[in-house]
Amino acid sequence: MRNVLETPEGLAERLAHSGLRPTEQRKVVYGVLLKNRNHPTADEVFAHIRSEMPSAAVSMATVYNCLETLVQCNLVRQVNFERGPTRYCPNLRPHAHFHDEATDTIHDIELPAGLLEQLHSILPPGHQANSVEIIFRGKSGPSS
Amino acid sequence: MRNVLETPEGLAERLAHSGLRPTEQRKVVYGVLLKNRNHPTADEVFAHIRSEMPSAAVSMATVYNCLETLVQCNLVRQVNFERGPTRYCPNLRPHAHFHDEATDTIHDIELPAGLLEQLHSILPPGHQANSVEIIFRGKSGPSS
DNA sequence: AATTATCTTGGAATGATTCTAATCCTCACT
DNA sequence: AGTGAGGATTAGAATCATTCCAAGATAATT
Repeated sequence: MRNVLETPEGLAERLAHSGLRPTEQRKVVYGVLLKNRNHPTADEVFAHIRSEMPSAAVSMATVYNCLETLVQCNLVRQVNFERGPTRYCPNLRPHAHFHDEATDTIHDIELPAGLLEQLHSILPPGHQANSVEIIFRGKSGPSS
Repeated sequence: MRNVLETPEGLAERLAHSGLRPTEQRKVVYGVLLKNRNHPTADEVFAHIRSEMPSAAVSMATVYNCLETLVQCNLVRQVNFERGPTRYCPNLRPHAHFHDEATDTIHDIELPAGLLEQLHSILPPGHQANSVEIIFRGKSGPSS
């Protein structure tokens, strides 16, 4: 079941909520992320727009700006692996990431109920975490 | 109980094992990491050497080279937060990191027995992870 | 001592991202 | 329709961490 926010429609509403405009560029960038769920980099989003919808004129600077805006509006999360380029992910539900080193691809791992709570519980007294990030590294078989 | 490798003595042995020399610079850099367990960046290691041991002539390029070498020899781990500069950590035992956003400091969180195994067990079939990284973000109280 | 391999180094190059300052839209109000 | 204000987009410069490079220093081996 996909979150209601993860739709092109949610975008305008969410932007308006921050006093921002649902411009063509923002729609295009968000659309690419929704359709293309392999955690693309800014570069990849840019290339994707260039090749698949050459009519849409979007500059690199704008791709960065739009992605930043989407992150601010909590429509998109950014994920970093090592010092590689930042990747963008429209899956807002808590999840872990699996980085397949063989193919250099990333995909989401759903978390069983209670896992996050359990993780928080390992923190020593006085620690107040507002987010946890879990990254697996390895190889995922052909069955994936 | 500190791992036997986490000593200046372990360095020469471990380097020799890879056919590398225990140079002055490598000893200095490793020494800084051992004494300075707050996950310093390359820049911070460099500054530390400059101020605390001005006699040791070590260039920035060499700091990077030495850190890289130590990582290759499994004497040191590198840790990244967002896209900030890479940080270095001589704690080789599995542990999580807590990033205190108020003070922008990082510290290690020990993992209870079995947690890593449990985390691996949430992976869908066909996934073979060879490492897991856990990063908490938040603030740690004064008691820390 | 000569040869060879390893190390260190300053500075140039790289790559992702951010900044800047100019231009472009869009909308409300005349 | 015309104007003005603020938001949005853009090309290109600037930044920052890191890597690369080519040269010189150091140490080990012959």
